[in-house]
Amino acid sequence: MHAALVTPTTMNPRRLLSTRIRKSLKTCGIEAPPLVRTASKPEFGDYQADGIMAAAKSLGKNPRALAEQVRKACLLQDRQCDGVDVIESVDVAGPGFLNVRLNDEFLARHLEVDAPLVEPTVRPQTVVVDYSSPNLAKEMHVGHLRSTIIGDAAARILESLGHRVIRQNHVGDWGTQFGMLLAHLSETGGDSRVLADLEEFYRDAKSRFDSDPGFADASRAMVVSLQSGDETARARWRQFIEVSLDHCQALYERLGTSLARADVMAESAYNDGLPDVISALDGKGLLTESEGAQCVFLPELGSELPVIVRKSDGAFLYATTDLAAIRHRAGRLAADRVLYFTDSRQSLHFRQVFAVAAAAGFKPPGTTLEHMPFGNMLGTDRRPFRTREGGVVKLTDLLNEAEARAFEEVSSRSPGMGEAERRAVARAVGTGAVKYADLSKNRTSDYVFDWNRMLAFDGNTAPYLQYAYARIRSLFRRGAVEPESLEGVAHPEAPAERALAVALVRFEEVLDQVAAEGMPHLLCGYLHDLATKFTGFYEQCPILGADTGERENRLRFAQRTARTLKTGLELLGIETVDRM
RNA sequence: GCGCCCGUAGCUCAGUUGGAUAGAGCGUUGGCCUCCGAAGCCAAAGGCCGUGCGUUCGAGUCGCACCGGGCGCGCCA
Repeated sequence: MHAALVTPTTMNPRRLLSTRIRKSLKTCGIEAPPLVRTASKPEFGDYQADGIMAAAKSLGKNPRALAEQVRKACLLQDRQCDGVDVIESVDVAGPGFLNVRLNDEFLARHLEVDAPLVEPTVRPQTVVVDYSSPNLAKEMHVGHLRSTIIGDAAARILESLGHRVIRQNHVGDWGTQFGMLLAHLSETGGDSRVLADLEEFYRDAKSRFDSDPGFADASRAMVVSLQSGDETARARWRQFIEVSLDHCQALYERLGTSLARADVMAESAYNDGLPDVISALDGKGLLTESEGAQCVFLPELGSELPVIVRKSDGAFLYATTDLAAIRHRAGRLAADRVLYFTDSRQSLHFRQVFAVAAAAGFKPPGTTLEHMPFGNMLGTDRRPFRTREGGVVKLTDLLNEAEARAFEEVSSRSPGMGEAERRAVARAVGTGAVKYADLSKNRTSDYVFDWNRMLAFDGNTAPYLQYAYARIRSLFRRGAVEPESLEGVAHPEAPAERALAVALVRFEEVLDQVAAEGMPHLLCGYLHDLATKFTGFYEQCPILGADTGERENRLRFAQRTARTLKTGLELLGIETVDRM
């Protein structure tokens, strides 16, 4: 690992120990994963390796004896990294655990106040992240929150690790429902002002479509005009899309997501490539006609389950568009990974599309297509989430409410603060709370939407992290210390300092895991743990009143923590404030 | 009918890929502001990890069956 020698600033302790113990196992003639993880209890040390027992089992050896052997090999190895010992001690425990305690000098070495928190990877990849992707026919509601902010966090984290990220907002701007909307827009005179409330506009169009056969016919005719490139239909369509995209963009900015208009790659953008997808599939001999439709049947998908790529009336479908998108992403965009953040209902769809893409050679074997599904939002009754009226909660309304509550809160807590600042704080705290409530949950499971929980400011929430950060800023203000004036390393002395140090050096390790699995809730859990460790340190170790040397050292811990919290929250798309 | 996901404290959720005595937050009960910010801290109570078999040194995690919930399965996206 030469990179580690050149830049001793950041690191992934788990990976480092994993490499070492794997090597030790090899010395004992064993090829097995060491399964290193953080210690399940602080008494055990900082990290533990659980892989020895499994290895012993498959070899018919005594696990404790083998663990002892590996321990010795581990201690015989060159134990240094960047000129200091990595490991303080390795112990065999229980049926064959290996407990590792990191060396304090090593910890300090990686806790330089002003050093970068993350080191760019030596193997950067091109990663396409497909997220948000709302349907432009409707206004964005709470259901769009998950894809948008989980995908955004994943994109930022991948970037922070040095990967090349290409955001793709695969908005739905094509399909039969647009005929209905455009027909309605024509009849109301084509004045954009009627689009001020997209939700209402959609409802009106829908009810007319359902009740008025003449209007329904006009809608279908509109689809035909649109798809055949009729100029006036196109102009209306563009007008509608424009208004809808502006609405989305305004919300993205309010949410603090990094999506830009340039990241929009709408479904319609793939229209011209669709016939070619069909002929390519045909060329590979993958097409089968079934009940008038063009289908692909693959054994790995269950031979009787078709992937329909062209309807019997000649029109293309969702699957066709996604296949065209894969060609574009794997080809022109040269993606190594393509990540799809969509809800789990589309799992089968993606399994099918990915399988067809692989069979058709639409992507090189090295390119991975990964669906990162998330569960649905349920109401407190465990049924799919709806308002009392049976509708959806608009994202705008949720954020308005969050900011209003946060404004009230900050006004009562900090009455002396000017109104402009209170507004800014309310914005950071309110939207932060909403985003964190969503981000902190494992994305794969369904989750319950609850106003009060989503707008909570106590406990494991964004405001808790923001508060910890603001307290550190306050510390520096009160002590009249410029954070930039600090230099050197934070050296753990007191137990609370050491616990904080071990948490601090894990930052990159957590980011690596989030990047691999697309699970930002791991970062939330980490930041909460870090803030808790900091609070413990803050309670137990007086900072400003300490003697010069100790004071400097503790300020370094505080500063390093502030930077980690701020960076971590930024990666989640959550703002920090200097006071609140 | 077939398939996918899920059932963990009163509530909302973690649980690092099979490891040690299952953890947080909210809520409840009790304590802490002459002390660097109480959006905080400390402590207590709270569990047959849906149920039952099985796999093995070891199961919340893996397999099978059942119960309960969500979702998906040929021309919507």
